[in-house]
Amino acid sequence: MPEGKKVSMREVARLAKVSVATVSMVLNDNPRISRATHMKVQRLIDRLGYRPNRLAQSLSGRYTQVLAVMLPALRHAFADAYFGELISGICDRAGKMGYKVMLEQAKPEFVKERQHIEIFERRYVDGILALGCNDRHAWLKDFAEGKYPLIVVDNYFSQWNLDHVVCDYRSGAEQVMNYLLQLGHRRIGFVNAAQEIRTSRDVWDIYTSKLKSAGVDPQHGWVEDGQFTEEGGARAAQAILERDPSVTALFAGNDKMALGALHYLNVKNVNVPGQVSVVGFDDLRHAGFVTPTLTTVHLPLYEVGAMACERLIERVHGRIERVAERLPVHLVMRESTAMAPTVGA
Amino acid sequence: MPEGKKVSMREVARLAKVSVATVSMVLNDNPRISRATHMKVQRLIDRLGYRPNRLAQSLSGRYTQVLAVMLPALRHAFADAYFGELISGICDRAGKMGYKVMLEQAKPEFVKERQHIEIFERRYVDGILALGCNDRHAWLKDFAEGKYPLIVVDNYFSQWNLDHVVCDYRSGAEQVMNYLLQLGHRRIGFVNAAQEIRTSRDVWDIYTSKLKSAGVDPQHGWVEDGQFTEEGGARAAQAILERDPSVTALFAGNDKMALGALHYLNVKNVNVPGQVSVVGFDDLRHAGFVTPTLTTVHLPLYEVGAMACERLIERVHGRIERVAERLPVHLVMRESTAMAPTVGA
DNA sequence: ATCGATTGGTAAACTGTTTTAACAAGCTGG
DNA sequence: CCAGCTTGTTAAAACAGTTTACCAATCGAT
Repeated sequence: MPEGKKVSMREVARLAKVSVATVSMVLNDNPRISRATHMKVQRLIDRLGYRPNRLAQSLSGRYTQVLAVMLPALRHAFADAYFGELISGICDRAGKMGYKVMLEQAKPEFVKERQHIEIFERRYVDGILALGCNDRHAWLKDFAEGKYPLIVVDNYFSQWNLDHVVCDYRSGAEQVMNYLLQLGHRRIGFVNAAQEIRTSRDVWDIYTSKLKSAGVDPQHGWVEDGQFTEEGGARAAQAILERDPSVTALFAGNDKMALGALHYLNVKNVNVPGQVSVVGFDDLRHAGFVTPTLTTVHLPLYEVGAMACERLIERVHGRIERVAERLPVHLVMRESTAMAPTVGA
Repeated sequence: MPEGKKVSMREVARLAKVSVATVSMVLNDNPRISRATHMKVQRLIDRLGYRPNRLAQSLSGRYTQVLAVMLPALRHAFADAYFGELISGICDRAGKMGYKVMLEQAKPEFVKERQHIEIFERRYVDGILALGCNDRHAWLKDFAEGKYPLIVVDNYFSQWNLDHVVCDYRSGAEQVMNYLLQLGHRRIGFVNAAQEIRTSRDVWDIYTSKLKSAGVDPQHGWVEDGQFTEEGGARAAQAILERDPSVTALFAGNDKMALGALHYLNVKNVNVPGQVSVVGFDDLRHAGFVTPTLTTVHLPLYEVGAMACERLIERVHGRIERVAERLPVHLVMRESTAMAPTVGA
């Protein structure tokens, strides 16, 4: 069936005794083609196993049918379940909508060479999904004018006018704080994440305001940066508890830091949740497979990725309205949290 | 500096008062162009901010400068640190060599529609890196003839003649078994992974033969499938220990299953490594952040990905010899292993 | 002075599509 | 009976480069 040499549209046209324009129109289901001709050509296409060259298609057409996923320049960025969930959602949705997905990393030289613009100018892609971005990523402002479509995934910016699809971090933080306060915790530590990320600042914000509205004066010493990593989370837990051993709960900005904290407490023989409760943020797959299992906020990352992808494709095809979606999150109560130990017990 | 409208090669040629052929040759550093002309044209290119359209370049040239990474059709396939490490290595190396990376998933419909061939015929990519493949992936045999370049990453096949870059799983398994035997373990359980993966069979093979050469008769009940997941690992550990409570060590085919097993043992208050030692395989990032930290085999997955990528590009550019690389691995001793408890103690 | 080689450059063909304007044939209405 | 409208098809232009064959000018050697 499939011919030895690759067959082109000209070849199909020649054998079908029609023009290439006709073959092209058959391929694109143009209604100007008669039923009979359509059938004849289609049959030949199937028999020859003809597949249109998409380089030529994109060259003459308006779209490349390719999207870029831009990841931060962290070493081993892909080996991260957080990004993995987002990318899963993106790829699945893109595939369903006939799009291909290309991977890029926003390394310093990438941005310096203005490759984030170049991939549009050279027609590699139709749009960008920006993952893991923060306030220091100044290259994002090149997309504020809207010349090239870009959607910020799971973060947002007030300084630049950018499309975004994001989880409702504020609501998640509220749920955590309400829950901890309800369990009687008052001296709550906070393992902070990068301050240049807007959603992280939102969470800190809620942490502080919720404490205050519960009549607690948030101590400086209760907060420590954990750099988003297990190591950082462990160190932060140590720092907080050494500064104030009376802290009864730790709220971490993401699961990895929470797991690091958990590990540190286990090593130090601090009972979780008996002496200290721990809460994470993300609900990574293995948060349910540590001891004790981790109470955390479930983020619909797969859905965030999928929706961002869909909105981006809409933008590519002419959507005018800004994209600004916020997806609901919910607290998952597991074993790492319990009533605060009674004072003096 | 950058013009409002996009500038083409013709435009550059017109302004430089040379032919497009000359501009093309300047761009490709063709030595037929004189120093003076080269300078003149290059300066204009820089001033205009001209960037060649790579669709046109690929259309007339031989290469697309794009590689596909083919992932298995697991739900949330990307949210896996194992694949993440491989992809990190691939992307970094591809970027350095001027290649872009495209993501694909080998879902049933993808293969049924022969899209794995179509991405070549339609000129989406120059080559494929196949991750997470197994004996049931019959589509791989379409690449045995070598018409389109494909490299199997971290697995290999004897039934099909395919290029591959793989970790030395046999050596890793030997190191584990030697170590466990040396610690005095004899009743060693094995949390198996998919039997359709050649490297997994290799590990099982070594497990059995090493036991035998130590004079131990491998019991049927000591082996249980863990499906590569935490849940599966936990269930497998339970099954093995319920069948034979005298087992003193568990060897898992990957870290996720080992962590599942560890979790199960923690929950059951079985002391690790006091009563049961646990060994994994992969050395994922967070294997060092569980309690106790996991003894495991470190696989150079980042390097495997990078090397596979490099070899694939060589193949694309005409390399004739088969690719069959095997990278060394080593045991990382942490806290989850110890001397076997003395009998009757 | 003339032949042959070398150097630097160009016109034109080629890659494989989409799209537009034009056009022939058939049909309808006045 | 013919102007005007559909309907179906096509030639040709456009997309934006690379590559090849050829050509003019210069140079060295006889």
